[in-house]
Amino acid sequence: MPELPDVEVFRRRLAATALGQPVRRVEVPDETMLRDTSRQRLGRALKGNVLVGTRRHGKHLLAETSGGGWLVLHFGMTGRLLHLQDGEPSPDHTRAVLHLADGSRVVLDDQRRLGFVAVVDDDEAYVSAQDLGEDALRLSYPQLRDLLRGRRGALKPALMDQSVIAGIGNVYSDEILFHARLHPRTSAAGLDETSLRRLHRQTRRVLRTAADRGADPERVPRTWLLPHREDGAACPRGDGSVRRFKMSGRGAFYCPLCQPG
DNA sequence: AGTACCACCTGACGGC
DNA sequence: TGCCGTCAGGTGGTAC
Repeated sequence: MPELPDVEVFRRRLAATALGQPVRRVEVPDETMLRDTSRQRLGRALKGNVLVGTRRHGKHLLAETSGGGWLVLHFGMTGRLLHLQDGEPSPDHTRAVLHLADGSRVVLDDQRRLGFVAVVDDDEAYVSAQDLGEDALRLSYPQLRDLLRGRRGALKPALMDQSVIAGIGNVYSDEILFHARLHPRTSAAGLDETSLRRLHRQTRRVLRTAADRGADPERVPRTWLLPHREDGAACPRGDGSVRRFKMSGRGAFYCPLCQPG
């Protein structure tokens, strides 16, 4: 689930509900969710402080605290960030909870525990250390063009490589390629300018639109691939049918008629 | 450099 | 009902 649009939804939720409020208490029932961070460090960074700002880089969500540190959240494959009112029950796989002064709380739920929580001193240093490429929504056309020209392999794995572009995962790489009418195996370096322009434009449009619709497969346009990710499903845009195949070990979906190659 | 495969972890689902 | 393989939207390591 959590690719750039999902994480952007979480960021907006965190910003809308938690900024400016003192954090009363922090719970992390499962310490293995903490990355390079002790419970004590997490508590020191948050308790009694307020979150003063949020930012997102790719699939990483960061929140600055009034103490000067940064809270980092990553959502793995099954993570989500919820805001619950006092009295609302926490979900089954709650991994971290920030109790806020108004009685509400921010909850990280993550069934498979592939996400993590961390505290770092500096956001820029963190992003650099993670070897993340430019965020997919801040990537200019010349940046995208130059990145892809320097690649040897196929387009889909290039889009998903977080050190090249940060934020695109398996589902949205398929969605972007569908709208850009490019086959997932298209050579990244071999694109002409028309295709590159289309790819850049569709990358921005798909990710922004998805985030604005809550990254909810039920709410994206019916003409998108996302609600039709099933081998043999009718292409939502033409006479073709959706095909599934394995690429870099994961299921890739595309329409052979819309995306020749 | 790119790719294939495995591991991490937990669960859902289908076949027998 | 139980067992087994397969699959799942992320990432990181290893081996070609």
